[in-house]
Amino acid sequence: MSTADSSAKYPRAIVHVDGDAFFASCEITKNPKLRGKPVVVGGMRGIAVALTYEAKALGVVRGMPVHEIRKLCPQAVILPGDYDLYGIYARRMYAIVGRYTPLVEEYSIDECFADVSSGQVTADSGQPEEIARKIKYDLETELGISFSVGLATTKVLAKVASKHRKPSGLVCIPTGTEEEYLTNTGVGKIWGIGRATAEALYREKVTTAQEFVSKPERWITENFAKPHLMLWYELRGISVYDVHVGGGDIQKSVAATRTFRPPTKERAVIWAQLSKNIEEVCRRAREKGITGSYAYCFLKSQEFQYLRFEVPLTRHTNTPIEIAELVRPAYERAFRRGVEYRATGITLSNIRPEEIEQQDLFGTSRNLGELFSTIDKIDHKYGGNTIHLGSSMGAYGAHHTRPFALPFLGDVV
DNA sequence: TCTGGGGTCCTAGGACCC
DNA sequence: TCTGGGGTCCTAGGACCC
Repeated sequence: MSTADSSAKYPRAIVHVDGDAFFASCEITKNPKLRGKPVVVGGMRGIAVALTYEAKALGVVRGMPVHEIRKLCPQAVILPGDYDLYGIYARRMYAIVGRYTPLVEEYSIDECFADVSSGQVTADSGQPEEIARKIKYDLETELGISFSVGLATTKVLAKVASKHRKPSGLVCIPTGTEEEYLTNTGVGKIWGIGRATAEALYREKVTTAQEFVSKPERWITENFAKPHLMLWYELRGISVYDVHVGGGDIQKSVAATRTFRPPTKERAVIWAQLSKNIEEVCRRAREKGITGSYAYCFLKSQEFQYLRFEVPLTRHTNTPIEIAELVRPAYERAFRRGVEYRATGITLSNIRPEEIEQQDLFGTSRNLGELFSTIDKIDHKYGGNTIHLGSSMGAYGAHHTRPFALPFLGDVV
């Protein structure tokens, strides 16, 4: 087929790659004896975050509590997550796709987009459908994990394609053949349409992606917002979303939120939880080598109402003692008595890379920076979270709390 | 769904200004 | 000012994703 043919079929050629049951698949490559078994990767608070098709067949679903899974199928292999391992596989996935085109968007740990339009691909890669097939083959043979691959003229259609035949599907949607795929796609399954918009569409008797794109443009603009119009274009084969190369390298915020048990009205207990989140968010910021100068905090009530407050930080920082000191008064002002809370969280934003040179050479900030880098080393050596702010004490179990004093930190647990 | 955690982006409407 | 109109900026919070 000539290049002219292929650009008629694919004015833009966008591939979407999606790892099947990715975390569980990674676990199986680490331990091949698990192949063919119902494998479940557990996450926070003991719920399933990934599962093999064997586990799905037994009725296990994402989000199911581990104790329920054990009851439902005692033969299930339940593993804790190994996120370092998944990250390694993700990087290999990106690298394999990157052989065919430099335009690879590292969308998430188990997904990526690639622009394989002619003129973008490396010289000997072939036509789009051939490239999509090769990418899938390389991924599966080199990583030992199955992937679902979609090829279409836009990102949203490529997503439709990769979802269409899971697991291990290869679906190509050349221009002009969209209709049958859209007819088989529920409007709520479209990437970018969530529960709220899906319900609004159902009220208008729009239930499939095909019905959505059949509506006139005016109907979309009058009843919905800009992102939905973008989806309408994309689903009609008009590309408006670019493949963002290396877009993930400038992170805009870093967060730590935690639900705790039991829920409580106690001011001090809730502060201890928030304080623990402050420590956690700072630990992660230091790990990434970034600082922030603005903190968004929230308390979540039992009724899922959010009490929010924000705190400008006097400078860019990633040290918990500094942030806790500024957040504390704001917390005291925002706190409402008599409300039962179940979670707290903090998001650090206005992100900037950590300065190698501390700005304040004579004040405490330099010492704090050094102190926390030392703490990070201790945590690394002893398996993390060995040293805490005294204010977080209540948020950790009572068993390992023997406070001692450190300069600048006050009581440390 | 008796409801986790980490992110990003968009927008309605208030604040503010002339 | 018991008042009009119009524009821009900002932010709280909604919606969505994995």
